[in-house]
Amino acid sequence: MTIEQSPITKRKTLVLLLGPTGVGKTELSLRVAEHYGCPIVSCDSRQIFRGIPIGTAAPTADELARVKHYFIASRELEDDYNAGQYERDALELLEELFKTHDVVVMTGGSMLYADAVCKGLDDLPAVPAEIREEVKRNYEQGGLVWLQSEVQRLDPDYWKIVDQQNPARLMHCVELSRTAGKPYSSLLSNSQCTIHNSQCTMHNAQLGLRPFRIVKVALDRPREELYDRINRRVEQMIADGLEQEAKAVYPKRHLTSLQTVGYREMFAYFDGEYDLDRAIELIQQNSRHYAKRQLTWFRRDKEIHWLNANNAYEKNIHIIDDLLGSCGLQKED
RNA sequence: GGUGCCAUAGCUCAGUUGGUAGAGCAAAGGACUGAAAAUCCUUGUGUCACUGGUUCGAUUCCCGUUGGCACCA
Repeated sequence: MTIEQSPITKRKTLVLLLGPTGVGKTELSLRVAEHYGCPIVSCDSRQIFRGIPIGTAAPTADELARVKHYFIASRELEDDYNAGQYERDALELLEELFKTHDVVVMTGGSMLYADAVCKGLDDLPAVPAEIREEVKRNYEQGGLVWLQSEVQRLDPDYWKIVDQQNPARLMHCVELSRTAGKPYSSLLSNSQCTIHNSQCTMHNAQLGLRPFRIVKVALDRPREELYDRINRRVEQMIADGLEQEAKAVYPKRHLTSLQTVGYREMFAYFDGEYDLDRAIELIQQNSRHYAKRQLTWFRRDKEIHWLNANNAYEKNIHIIDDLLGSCGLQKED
């Protein structure tokens, strides 16, 4: 990556603001960005798509007018987008932004995207559509049993460490092993050491993986409160026209970009699988499940400084200020 | 008012021919290297409504009470 050779110094700082869906990241990120006079880089795998702002709780026009945002509605639903692409796009953008800013705020809840920016993913070849479809067809015919035996055959090392019940993982391994002509695990720099394992994290920090500092903060609030906010936000989405928005993209419902909470449930409702009330209930429930998964991921990341979402904005901004200050002092010597 | 049915996990229910109980959903915890708002794994103790009786032993049988439902007046 060209950014490695760039003249950006370690004094450039990325403030990464994480947190579960519905916790209140958007408003805090705006305040923090206004405080530092910097833009916001979104780290959200769904808000990046055009056409689905309501269901993805993307920043509103007013919010977008307050602070310059990147990666909001910047891709088409049809675009094949993923964490690897995001890593490249984000690093390129940050290199540019750091030319004119000492601090940049990145915010969002897409855990893998955030880790891709902080620690990097291994370079993997793009899987040709033919291989993807062939593997999919084989899986549909042979089921999980076929997938399992195929992984054992193609990549016995990976088989030892994968989640053997997880078709998505197994399929990915088969696709990449076939594409590369060698075991998937051989493409990984450290297959024993998962991407955000705490030891690796330390290692990466010492190596100075990125040419800028990263200060990670995450917002949290009592679970009951979080769930209540999520439930109410879904009601608000409906009031704001989620149904019409979902109807508009319904013809594209098979796209990966629309495998998203809020849309899948609406599509099933359109198909007559259940009524609107049930769809709303399921959207709320699946959003809660998503928030829980995000928290599980963030909890394991020991670099994260946790902020209470009930604090006054000034207080949280002050805490972030202190974090930048103390990190800066350490880096000075 | 009378008769019948029901009362078991947060919810919907199953079950124990009397030896203190189990499913689905909800919920909780976890995993995660290009679909990640995806995908997957693990976890079920609850005064078996309350009171009394029969019994070695009752959530299970019997009396009564309370609450709910249905039908008859």
